[in-house]
Amino acid sequence: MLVDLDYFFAQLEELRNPSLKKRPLVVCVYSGRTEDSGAVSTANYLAREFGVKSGMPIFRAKKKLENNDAVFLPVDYDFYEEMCEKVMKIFRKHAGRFEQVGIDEAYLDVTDKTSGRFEDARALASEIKKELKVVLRLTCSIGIGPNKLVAKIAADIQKPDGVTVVEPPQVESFLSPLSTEKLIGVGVKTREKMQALGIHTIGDLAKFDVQKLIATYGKTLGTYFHNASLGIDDEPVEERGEAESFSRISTLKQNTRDLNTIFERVTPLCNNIHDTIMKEKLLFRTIGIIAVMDDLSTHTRSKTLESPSNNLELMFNIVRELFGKFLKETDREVRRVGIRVSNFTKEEIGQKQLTSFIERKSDFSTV
DNA sequence: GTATGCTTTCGGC
DNA sequence: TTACGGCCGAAAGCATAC
Repeated sequence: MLVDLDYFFAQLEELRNPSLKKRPLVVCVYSGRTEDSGAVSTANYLAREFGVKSGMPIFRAKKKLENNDAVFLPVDYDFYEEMCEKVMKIFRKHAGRFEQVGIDEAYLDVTDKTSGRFEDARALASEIKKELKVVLRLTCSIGIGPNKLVAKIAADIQKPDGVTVVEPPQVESFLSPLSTEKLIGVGVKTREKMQALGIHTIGDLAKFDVQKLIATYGKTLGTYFHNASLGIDDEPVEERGEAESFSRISTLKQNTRDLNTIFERVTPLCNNIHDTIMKEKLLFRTIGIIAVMDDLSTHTRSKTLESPSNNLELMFNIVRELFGKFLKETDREVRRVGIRVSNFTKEEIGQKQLTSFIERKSDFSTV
């Protein structure tokens, strides 16, 4: 079962200010560059009727909603995260196994709880929706299927406040008319490439020769597409562990190629990410930069250290070095800058000895 | 040839 | 000048180790 909160951020804004329910509502990430620069995060269904979508530039959403009494609000992640925790607590207790995906979705393995009966799963879905409604005054949409892949696609069918059940005998007829884009891993680029091969629907994909698929997309992706088109998926519902990376990105007041200007902007990002890794007691081994250019193309560069570190000065030095090198490789101006750290180890007792052992070893090998 | 590590890009939310 | 966010995980593509 996949449970998906409806238009989550906008619904939460409606929750704390119910008068917004009657008006088109757009929750935005303002970049701070100009009055209205930034992108739409989520919009309520009234706003969507006017063609407002996630990811759209704010000015475009404003144009579409002109003279319609619309409300534009900035995102308030602290509030959303707080509510997310409450929501997930409710979902989790109804699941045998539980897997949160992002801030507004979760997979619930309810096979054991329902003895594998889909009608019991449907009843459980109603219960979950009811509890969410009564306790938190929120709605969600639920997809039920024999595996995560089918459940995820099913959840998308009836929105908002819907339940869609796809039982094994219906899987093929359910999937085959749908666009390949419904499959995770098929975005605009892959869809276009598939269309060139005459593949438009998931049914087309299912009929397509596996070997040709593998020749085009490689073994991993090719077999994945083939299986997915048939509704075959045996990915377990698994509790997500700790984050594997942290990144921070920010938009410059104006485009630039000046290293000092960039570094100034990136310094607070380093500080912020450093706070996070200290709080989590982590050591990073890989550190990278992100540059979004004036043409909105994204470039990244990274460096992996010999031994794990949590040193802020070291972060600054590497970030500066990477941006310096990167600027020499491009003629474009930079619009947004960011950093990313990954490859973590837990800072713990015993770690010190291991680190110094590695240092000794590398000292030895360089002699 | 297979496993593993590193860098970069892609795509979802 | 004035027309686009801020995250995250997964996978491709390449290099190297064994």
